[in-house]
Amino acid sequence: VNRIKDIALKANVSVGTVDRVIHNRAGVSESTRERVNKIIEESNFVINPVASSLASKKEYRIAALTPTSIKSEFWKLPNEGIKKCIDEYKTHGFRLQEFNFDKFSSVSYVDAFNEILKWKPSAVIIAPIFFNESLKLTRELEDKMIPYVFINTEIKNVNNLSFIGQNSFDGGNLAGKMMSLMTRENSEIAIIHFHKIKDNHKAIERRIEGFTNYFETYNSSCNLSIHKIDANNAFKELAVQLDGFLKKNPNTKSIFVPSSNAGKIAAVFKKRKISQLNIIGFDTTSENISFLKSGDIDLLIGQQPYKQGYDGVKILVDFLINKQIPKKRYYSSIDIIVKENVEYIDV
Amino acid sequence: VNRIKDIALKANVSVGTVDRVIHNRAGVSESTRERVNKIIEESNFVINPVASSLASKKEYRIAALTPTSIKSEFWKLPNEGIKKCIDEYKTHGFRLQEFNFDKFSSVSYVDAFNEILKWKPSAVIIAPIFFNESLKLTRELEDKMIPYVFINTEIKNVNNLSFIGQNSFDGGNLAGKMMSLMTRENSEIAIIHFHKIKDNHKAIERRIEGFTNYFETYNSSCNLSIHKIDANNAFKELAVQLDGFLKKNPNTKSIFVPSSNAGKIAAVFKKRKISQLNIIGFDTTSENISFLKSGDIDLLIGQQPYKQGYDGVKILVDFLINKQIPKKRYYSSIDIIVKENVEYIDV
DNA sequence: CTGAAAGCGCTTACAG
DNA sequence: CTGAAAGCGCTTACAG
Repeated sequence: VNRIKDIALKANVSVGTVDRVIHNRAGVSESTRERVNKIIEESNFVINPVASSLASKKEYRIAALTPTSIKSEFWKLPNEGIKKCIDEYKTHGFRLQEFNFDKFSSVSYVDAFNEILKWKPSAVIIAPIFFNESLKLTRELEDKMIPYVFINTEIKNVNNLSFIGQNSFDGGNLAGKMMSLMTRENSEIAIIHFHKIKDNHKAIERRIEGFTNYFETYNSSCNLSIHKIDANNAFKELAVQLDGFLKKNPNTKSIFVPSSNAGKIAAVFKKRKISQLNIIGFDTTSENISFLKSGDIDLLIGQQPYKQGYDGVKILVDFLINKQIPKKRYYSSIDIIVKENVEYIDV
Repeated sequence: VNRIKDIALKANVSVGTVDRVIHNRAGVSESTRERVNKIIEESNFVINPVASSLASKKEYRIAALTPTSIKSEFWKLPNEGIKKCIDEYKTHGFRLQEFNFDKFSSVSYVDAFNEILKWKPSAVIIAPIFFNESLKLTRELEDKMIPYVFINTEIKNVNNLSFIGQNSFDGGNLAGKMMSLMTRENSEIAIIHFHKIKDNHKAIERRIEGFTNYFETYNSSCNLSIHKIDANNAFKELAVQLDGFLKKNPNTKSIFVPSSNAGKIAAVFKKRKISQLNIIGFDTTSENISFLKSGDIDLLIGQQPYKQGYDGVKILVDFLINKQIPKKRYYSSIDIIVKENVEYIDV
């Protein structure tokens, strides 16, 4: 047996005092604090978190700042992961408030952030899609001593507690490897980049760098070219652009889409009955998955977005309850997803 | 507020009675049982598991029957996953006893199983490597009403609570796809099968079927052949066999190893300075990983063995604590692992 | 600075 | 068949 009571007995103090020492609360003389701490260590005492949560009326208010899944289906899974983890720890006093923004509008991001500050959270989990805005707003969290973690997108040189997401360069590099396996020598490979969509710009640039790097490193005979598509992802607009692209680049054999929009492109090609192109894209949106299954997309790189949300909250839980200091960065896995294993992937 | 107390108040009974109803204990008249149940439903009451575990002195004794990691490194990860999950639920009364056996000895399996029966577990998690022995022994668990789950290896038509593991056929099929991407047309592809190692025989057969199926389905021009190697995996014995194999099959371009022994084979070829062969194998043993990194193995199919152990125990936890009925089968993901993403894989 | 007591939401004998 | 009371290992006012 090793309860607070046992420690108290050994130290000749009351359980209240032991509790104060354990939680570093004020009002204990230095001498007894030391004595109690020594006994705690010697006895290898660890607090019973179950009893602790039950007795404590503490509430942990977690705010989540993520894009709404309505405008961007990708975000459904991280949001679900966040909710699931909070749900598992609700008996420990965890409450979630979601603050969703439109990932195409930095204004909505700033608005949501300000709502969070008003709500006075204990900690926040953020998808910091907008770089400059985030720099300013995270500083306010720091002033108020509110810990925050980033998921999916990393901003460096700020005091986030942790980051969970993919290494974009290595994601692109892996896509490059898979592309080189799928494409013959001396092929034309096009990288199609929607440059009107500004969110997550850095990650996409890094994916392109990684992709290009693979072909350079292995001295490939393939010819890579970047094509900036001046369209959002509406079918009609996109079709016009892609028709133009194909006319100018009739020898294209393979297409790399460094964003989650591969499905949009596949839809156009399918309509045009063009099926001999190899397409590699990112992320398991339902559209991407369905084109992967039909064979119109050949391969997707996955990043387990559900897990990013779940793990982001879990890091906060462990930090708030057990004072566990997380690593500064946890990399998500870089999954290779093809028709043959898509039924089994982790989300 | 929605506590047992509140239900008791509404039903005009004591909390003790509500407790009896919740847990389906005897000693409640049918009429009050019905009344209380109705109020529980109407109030959407769910028990507080934290308070429940604290008050209850119940112990859940979990026995794990898995191969010792000493003789088979693969099993280190499942065993760690099992331990981790138990550790997370120790404050809920979970205790683990490991019963390890030598995966090359069915006798040690039966012995360990008998030890388990003596230990009187609440539930058991089993890697049922030996088919016939398992049939008989699981029946004894059923007689004693002890629930059990299988991990990694499935035995069908018995009353296991659940199974967590990979679909072997689809694992082999995926390996076939990746092989066909890596190998030129009209190549000789060898399937190397250690037929002296009898454990997990069925899974390996199914992987070979899946692999072969891929090439048949796509009408490949490659020529597949199965080579039964009459050796255990000791380097010297294996080298003799492989030398003979290469002499007889000098045009072999690619090798598929449907077991976790790809590294053993790669070691021989490396020694012989043969480096132009494509090798695809299974599982992320440290040997396999190191040859993957050095380029002597080209690709591995992973099955997240740590997660198999962890999830297997988690299923028992949810079943014993929350009476949650699991699915009969949970398929592990089928991961494609290459040099470029090996740093990021889930274990 | 320290202790005694009540309470968190359950479960478990025990009494009737 | 049912209830009252003690207790699980903590935390939280409150009193001194």
